[in-house]
Amino acid sequence: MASPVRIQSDSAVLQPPHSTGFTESSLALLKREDGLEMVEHKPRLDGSDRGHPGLYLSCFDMLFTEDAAWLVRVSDSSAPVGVGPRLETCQEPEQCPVIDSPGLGASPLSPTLEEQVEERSLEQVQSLVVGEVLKDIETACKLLNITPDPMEWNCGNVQKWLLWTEHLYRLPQVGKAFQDLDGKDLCSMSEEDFRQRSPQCSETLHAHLDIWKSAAWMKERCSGGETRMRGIFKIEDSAHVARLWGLRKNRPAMNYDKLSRSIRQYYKKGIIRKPDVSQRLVYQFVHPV
DNA sequence: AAACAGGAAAATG
DNA sequence: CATTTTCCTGTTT
Repeated sequence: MASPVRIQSDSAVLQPPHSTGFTESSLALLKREDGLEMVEHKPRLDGSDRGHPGLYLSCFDMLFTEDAAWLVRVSDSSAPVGVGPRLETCQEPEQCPVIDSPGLGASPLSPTLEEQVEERSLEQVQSLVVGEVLKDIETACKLLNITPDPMEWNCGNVQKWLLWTEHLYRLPQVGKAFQDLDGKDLCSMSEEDFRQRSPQCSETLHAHLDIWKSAAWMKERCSGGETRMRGIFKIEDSAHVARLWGLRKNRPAMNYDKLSRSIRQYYKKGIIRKPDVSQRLVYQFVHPV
């Protein structure tokens, strides 16, 4: 039997948008890789679908669980060789446009082209950079045995961090100037305060502390809220998906043309969009800000 | 030839 | 009433 939908993300957890029939579950449920189970879910309801054969048991099950709490997990190993992660990960940062923070000085090249490329790549670059930064911080923390949040540091931790940063960026050693400060003190210091203690590398140190502070802030925000997800998915068999969709909505005349029109209706509402690199039959759930 | 994009209007709950 | 389906015209892949 064919596989109607292929999920391209590694995992997804999402609340169904209220009163929206077309939830991620509605699609996710439809896909299963040939030999391997790709989608599993934990239904909280009574299954009245015992008669169906294995493959679409879960599908039909999910078809009637719209309002129930649900969870979709897709195992990593089942990611298709073809498309998959390439859609979400930019492996060639060299190719991305340079995005300088405050110090601009950008050259006035062809604006339209540059804007286009920039817009398309901004998101990827952003997540790439954030990911790298978080990774670096994590390794540093492991190595130094300190917490990622500077606010929690004691004086010893502060010294460790200073030493590490100095080493990493070949700065002169200024640890003594910050000897009796703990993390809280350090975080409350302005750049001017830094300069007073250490004229040489105050800028760099303060900037790096800022990065750590933002990372900790971000981490708290993200983990406190709902988990991030993308749910990029590809409809493998449009006719089949449409048939199932019609089945679920009691609309025997449903076809992909009409189903896709419904999907397009969600563009406006910011629920679904086409991925950055548009591909036929590939859609993407908009990750909540 | 199929997928895509939306406008418009009917149907649906 | 908002949402979804139906039907449509035209464009893109």
